[in-house]
Amino acid sequence: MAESPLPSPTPHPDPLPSRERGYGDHESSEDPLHVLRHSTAHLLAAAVMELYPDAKYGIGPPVQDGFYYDFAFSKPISESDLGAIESRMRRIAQEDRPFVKEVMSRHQALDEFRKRGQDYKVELINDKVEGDEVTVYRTGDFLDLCRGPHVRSTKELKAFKLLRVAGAYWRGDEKQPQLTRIYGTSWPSAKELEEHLKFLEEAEKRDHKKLGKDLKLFMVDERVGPGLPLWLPAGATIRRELERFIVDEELARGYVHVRTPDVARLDLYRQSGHAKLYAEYMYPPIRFEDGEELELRPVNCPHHIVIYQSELRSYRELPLRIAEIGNNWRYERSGTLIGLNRVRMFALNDAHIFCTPDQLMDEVKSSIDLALYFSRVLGIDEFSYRLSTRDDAKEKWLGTEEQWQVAEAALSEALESMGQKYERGVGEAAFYGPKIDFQVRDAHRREFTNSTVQVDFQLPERFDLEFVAEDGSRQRPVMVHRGAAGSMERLFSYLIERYVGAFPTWLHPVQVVVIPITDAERDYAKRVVERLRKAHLRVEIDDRSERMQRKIRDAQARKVPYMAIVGGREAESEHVNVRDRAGGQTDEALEAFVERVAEEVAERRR
RNA sequence: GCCCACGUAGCUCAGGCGGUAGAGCAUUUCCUUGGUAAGGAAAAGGUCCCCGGUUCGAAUCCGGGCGUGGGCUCCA
Repeated sequence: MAESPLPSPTPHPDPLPSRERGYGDHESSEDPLHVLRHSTAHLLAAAVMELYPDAKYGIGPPVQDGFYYDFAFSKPISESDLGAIESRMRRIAQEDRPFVKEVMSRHQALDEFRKRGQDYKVELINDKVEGDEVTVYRTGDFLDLCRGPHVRSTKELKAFKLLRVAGAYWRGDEKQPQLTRIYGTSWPSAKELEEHLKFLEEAEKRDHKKLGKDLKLFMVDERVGPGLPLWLPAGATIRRELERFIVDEELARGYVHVRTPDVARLDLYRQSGHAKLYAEYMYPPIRFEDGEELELRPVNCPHHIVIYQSELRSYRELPLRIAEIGNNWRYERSGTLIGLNRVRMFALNDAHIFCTPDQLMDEVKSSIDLALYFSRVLGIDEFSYRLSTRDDAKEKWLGTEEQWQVAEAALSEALESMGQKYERGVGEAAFYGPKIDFQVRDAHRREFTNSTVQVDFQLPERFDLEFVAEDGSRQRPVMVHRGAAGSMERLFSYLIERYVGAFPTWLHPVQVVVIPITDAERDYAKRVVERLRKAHLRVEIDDRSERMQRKIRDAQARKVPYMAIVGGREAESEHVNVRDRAGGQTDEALEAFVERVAEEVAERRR
């Protein structure tokens, strides 16, 4: 298979630590924007402490586009309280209070924070601060454990806004008390603040949930259930095109495609390890009176393994690439569901490559190459790589240290040899092995994994996989799990936002709307429709008794790529007057138009 | 699952400090046949998310659910 030239992904603008960190973990950044936002967080805490003297404060770092601060309030607060807090912040900002750095002894600092009843700060000093010196910052009466740096004075904080409140567990731990997090945004100037608020508004309009409803792409209904979207005809059309494209490309690259059931006996997942290590996401098994236990599959791998084992495999057959767009059922916690990005059943563009250890590197590389090819054709031009590795929690992972190292080396080497840059995600691995994740962002700049490539030595062992080697001996294959285009749901969600509903012609649910100007052109319009259909294009006729302007407006709202407008002149000359969704207008012979659109579709131009 | 907000017609949203609701768009019918982003008229459309409580009376107040959105934890 051809290794196409690899484009480097465009890095995300201003990448920030993806995970919130406690004092001591988070970098004390010199970045002026971070300093500004961090200082605004202190300002927020100062205002909160004036208004709610018995509140306890946790941590307050800068984050993407802004900052937050966590508090424990004696009485819960809500978004309606933010106005008052913000006014108090402005007042303090006006007062021109300096940010004063002080270094205290450990003992002195503990004493200070104890005196103020700030238990969380005391805990942080005890757990996180090493040595005997503790750096604190004072802003008027407000005292915070902090490395800084900060702006000189509160007066430099001019363009900020509190956005929302949310619950957040202390130190990111579900077992710890939940604090009230206040999010805000802060910028050097009012103009930038304005622009950012504008961006948030725009993001709202691009949101796939909104467009999905407006363009009738998909829906959710509580009678069906949360996290279980229904693909409407328009959305299903796009999905069908995507699936055809994906499957055809995989077949061309030496994959075989299979179809396997959405359920299997629970024992299969006992053997794979999912029943134990993945239990929290699995639906309760369906139990029958005769003792049968069927499980909705959370992953496809065991089914594909069964197919692998349906014959004695020779080294000559390897690599064997078994692919399927298979449904995966995962009972995600209700609070985590997000539109199409996080659902309870999704269809994964999945494949399992069974190969010899020698073939591993090539298979990893070609998996990456395939993901890049899909990205290029589909227009996924903003993503970053994450090499997801295990952490030290022994009970979470299968296999030996050494196997993990080999697998990880294969992945990082593959990336490096392809000249790709990546970040590390410690603790983000699958339980059976490390993976390369392709991270994309949604309209609100939230990061999601779409494509993924994983190396696995565990499942081959658990299922005792083998192949017959050249010398006749039985050997163990390695597995590569890969989702090249990711899940259909996430992919779709990404594409909706990427194109703001104006999908490339090959994907668009309706490629051409034929608009007769008066009833006199109806017959000709119908012939135009037939001609376009014959070229396998998706066509509609708009012969409502409405004015042409109205029909154009409606087609435009649906972001239909082409409007073929036919009046007397066109009917006379076998022409169509074509208006595209960008507003361009041309007059052309019907045949020329058919040919040109068919070609655009065939080439999957965007 | 936890925190905050929200849930009124198919959609977007008004209204309502307790006396059973309204607009625009969409839908249906009629009129209109108009050359590049909304022609006109009429009609129809609502257990005001659900269940309980308070009350002479609840869409409105209270309690409990469910769902959606944004966070947290977690992840394709």
